[in-house]
Amino acid sequence: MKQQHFNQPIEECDLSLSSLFKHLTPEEVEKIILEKTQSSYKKGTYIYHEGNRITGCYLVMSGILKIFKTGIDGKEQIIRFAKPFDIIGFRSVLSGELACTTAKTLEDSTLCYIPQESLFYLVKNNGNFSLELLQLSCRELGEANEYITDIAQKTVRERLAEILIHLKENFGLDGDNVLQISLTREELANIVGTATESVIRLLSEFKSDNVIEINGRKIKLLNYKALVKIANFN
Amino acid sequence: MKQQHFNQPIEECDLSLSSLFKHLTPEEVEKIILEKTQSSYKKGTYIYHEGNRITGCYLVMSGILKIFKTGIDGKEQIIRFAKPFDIIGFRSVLSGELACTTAKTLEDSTLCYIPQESLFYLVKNNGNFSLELLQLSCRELGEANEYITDIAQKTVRERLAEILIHLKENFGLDGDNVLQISLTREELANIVGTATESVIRLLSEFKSDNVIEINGRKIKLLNYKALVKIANFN
DNA sequence: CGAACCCTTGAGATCCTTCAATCCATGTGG
DNA sequence: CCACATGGATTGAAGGATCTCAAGGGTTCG
Repeated sequence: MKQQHFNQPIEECDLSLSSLFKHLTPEEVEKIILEKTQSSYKKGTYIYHEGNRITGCYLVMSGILKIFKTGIDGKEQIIRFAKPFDIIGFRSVLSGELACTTAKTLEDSTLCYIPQESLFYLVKNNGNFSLELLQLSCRELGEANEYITDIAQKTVRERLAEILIHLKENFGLDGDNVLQISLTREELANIVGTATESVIRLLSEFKSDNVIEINGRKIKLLNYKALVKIANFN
Repeated sequence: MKQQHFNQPIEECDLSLSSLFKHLTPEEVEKIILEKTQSSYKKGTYIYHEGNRITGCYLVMSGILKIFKTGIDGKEQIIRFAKPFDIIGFRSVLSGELACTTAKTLEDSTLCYIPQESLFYLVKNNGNFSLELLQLSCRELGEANEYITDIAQKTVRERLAEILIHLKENFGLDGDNVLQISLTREELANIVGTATESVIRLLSEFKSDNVIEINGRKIKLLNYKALVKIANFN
């Protein structure tokens, strides 16, 4: 399992680290470097809000963000997370729609703002770039379809186990098998699509069954096989 | 409300009717016309299967298809429908992944097969086309996010009302306010993400409340306002 | 040392599913 | 033409998963 370190501040926004931007020509890189703006944000900062028009997208250089929609009674539904070298906000920019989600930092983060003009320029002039971006959005669409099916058909218990697996795959474990992302119970509930209390009860069950160990927000995976079994992949 | 007629067979595959293909240059149109293949399919035909590799995408010329994933115990989760001038299968082609859904005709349909080479050619060489396609997939992504939030947070009752509204918006009503798409109770359940019996019970409730009228698979909308209220848009 | 925030637990309510039985329309083979 | 099979629609009853509400405990931080 490869270790992942997200929190080192990155001095210069190195576009070649992003699988999306690494196909740019040197001239394009030059152009984008001039047009982008890199900024740091404290944990808990909103980057953009659902319903607002956004004027560009962001490349995550360090930190983690949650991307969510606000549903009934203000309850958040977390759609996905963004980690270094993920790009956020491009959906709304490209579709020309208002932001359909809100983005908020879960840790201190550094983002590289890319104005929409730059993005459109690349899409129109670099076939490889637009293909890459198209592939990215198509993959995200595939994941969204998966998510829909899971939420519609699986029990809360199964979904919670599945989310823990996803979190492991996306953010990794530290040397002690502890998930490298720290979420509140409420946030876990807002991914799974359930009540906070249900998450708490299910986590305790997993704990009694020796599948996980809990220490505050640290979740240690004790029995990955069991977790996979609970998740009931078909 | 504009009337929609889907069932007229179309003699020649006219690409200009599709918002996606209308931006092609005359040379590109010529090229695609040569490379595409138009075919008709009986109701109930599978166009492609989840898990298979597909070699091109399809432009719907006439008919309606359901696009679904197969979840737990083979239960279908309908992700969306496709109607004339919708394009299906492009997600898997572009992302290079296996099909993540199955496509099946709900009526006799005519489809225009466009091989992946043609699609890639257009994406790489026509910036407007790739932008248009990018916008399409971004819009679909937005809809998927919406769907996720709804399924995660709304009750079955609310979702069923919402689906009826969606069906009205996408397929229209006939002169007698009857939904222009005919679905089994099970299919309705597979959109909403619930049990068939629940759909039946809720439809009868809507009927007792004079919100709809039911005649077999014909669903007549009697009180649209009430339906919107039940759907509980926030 | 409050205040704010998060976590936990219990109890009751409720929504929804599951299972089982029946009905009905349609189609098919004898 | 009848008997039967098939697939969908319907209804009832029972059980279970999950939510809501309420209360209490712990931690952090100004």
